[in-house]
Amino acid sequence: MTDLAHPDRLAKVAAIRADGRDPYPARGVKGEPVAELRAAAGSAAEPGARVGSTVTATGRLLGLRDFGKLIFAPLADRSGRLQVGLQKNRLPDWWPRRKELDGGDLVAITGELGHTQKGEPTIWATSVQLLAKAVAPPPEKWHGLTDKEARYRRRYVDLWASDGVQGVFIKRSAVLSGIRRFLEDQGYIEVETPTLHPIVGGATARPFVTHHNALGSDLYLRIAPELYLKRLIVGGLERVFEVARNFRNEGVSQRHNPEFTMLELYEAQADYRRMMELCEQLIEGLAQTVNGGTTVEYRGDTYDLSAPFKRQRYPDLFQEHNGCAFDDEPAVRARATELGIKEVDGFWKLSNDVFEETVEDSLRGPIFVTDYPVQICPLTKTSPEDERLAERFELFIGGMELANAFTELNDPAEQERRFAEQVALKDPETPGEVDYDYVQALEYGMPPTGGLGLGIDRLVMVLTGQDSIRDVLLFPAMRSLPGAEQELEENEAAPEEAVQG
RNA sequence: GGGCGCGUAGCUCAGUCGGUAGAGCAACUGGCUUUUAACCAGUAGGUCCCAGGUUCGAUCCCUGGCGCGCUCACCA
Repeated sequence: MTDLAHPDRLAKVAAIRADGRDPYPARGVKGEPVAELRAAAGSAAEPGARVGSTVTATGRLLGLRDFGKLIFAPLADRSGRLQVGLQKNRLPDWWPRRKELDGGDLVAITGELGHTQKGEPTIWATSVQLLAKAVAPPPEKWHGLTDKEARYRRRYVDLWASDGVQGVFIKRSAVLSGIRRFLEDQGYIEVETPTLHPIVGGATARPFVTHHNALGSDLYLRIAPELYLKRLIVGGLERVFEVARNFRNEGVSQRHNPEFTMLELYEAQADYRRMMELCEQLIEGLAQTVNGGTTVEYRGDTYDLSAPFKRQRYPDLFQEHNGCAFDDEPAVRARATELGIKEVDGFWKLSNDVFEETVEDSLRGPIFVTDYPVQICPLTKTSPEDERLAERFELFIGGMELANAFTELNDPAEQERRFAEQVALKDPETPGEVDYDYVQALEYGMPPTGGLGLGIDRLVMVLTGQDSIRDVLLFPAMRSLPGAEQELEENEAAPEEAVQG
């Protein structure tokens, strides 16, 4: 047991066992959601149809208010809360054991649906059944858990002790099912591609490295599913999507977690314009489904997520905010010096750094920034109208990048050349070798294709009004505590004993 | 990784200008059959994050470490 287990509560567990009863029975009890029971109770002035009938509910007792021969307690389940009233004269057999019950315990309550004198809907219990004893005490009833570290580390408490937390994750689930419904209606199929990659690719990011013992080779946790999904387009699946967990070995922040979820989709015979329409329709539809409207509050500002979103070209935005063209090298270099931006990976990266510094924060959105410099788009088709530009767009809301999409580069020779350029940079965030298998896939012919990547965590942040990505992740990345680290080392010391799949 | 801040009872927080600590809630005992942060009386509960240093004495001051938050950098 950990030191959170309370001696008094442990003593109650022992007493229940000594009495021949089970504090952790194997079988649950079927109850009705308390929100439905609350609705069925109506109000004291206008009692619902089921007032006076016998009902059963299960859930967690959040606190006990003991009046001697009457105890009130809120019972919480996933649907909400409903008060239960425990009275001596309705529970003559159970009453002597009432001290066995503590706040936080999981119970099944059967009783008569009714109201109190103050009109609170209440189950007047005729049966109390312990389903699982809580030996760790619940958090303080009024403040709850406010310490963010405790909330993230003990999400299993936060979820029922903090208002609104369950709601965020229920909405997140609605976002995912909404995405699946929307795309399946459009003829897409959901696929799963490898998470362990022999070659890093599909994005610019530092990977996590791991090792496969039997194969005797290092593998990388995927930073993006992109190259595998486009292989499927070569394979003729035509419309595919994956809800992909990606891993990037970079810093954590309010907007970054080392593992995050991205929707990636690819559609044959489509281009980036079609992807823009798909993207805005998807987001508008999700806002309607999840929030019942397209207006959202995020970081103190109001955003209208109804389609169509605003569109502005990258070259125009660059010119507007910097007074020079993005490819006017002397002027851009002068501007970079003025802003204190240093060159790391050549002029085009520098130019884009200037763009990000001067433009991105002002993009409240929702806005599509379109037509990026081709040099910073290694997987994107060059614009037929302007060879300096690539058919790519990014979606911004509240200064935050939510989506990235383009008309996919399908010329194998050009793809090989651009891969080689990336490898030549020898940057820890660019691929270390050319993915020839992917080039070969393109050699078989990939149809004209549009692709879209949408950050699910960030989208959920916008749709639920959460400022930090940690608040839309059930278990955000945290440093391991000293004790946990020790356990990890002990486990690693005996790998042969690891459980086999 | 850098900067700033925080770490005291199960939870939310006071406090000690350096003399080993308090409140409310939770728990326990007693009272109370209509509360909803119930109330009243009492009891118990702490390596004051860790390790060094200064000091007669450190929870407090200093140094280092650990953890978290915010922020900057990198990225989505």
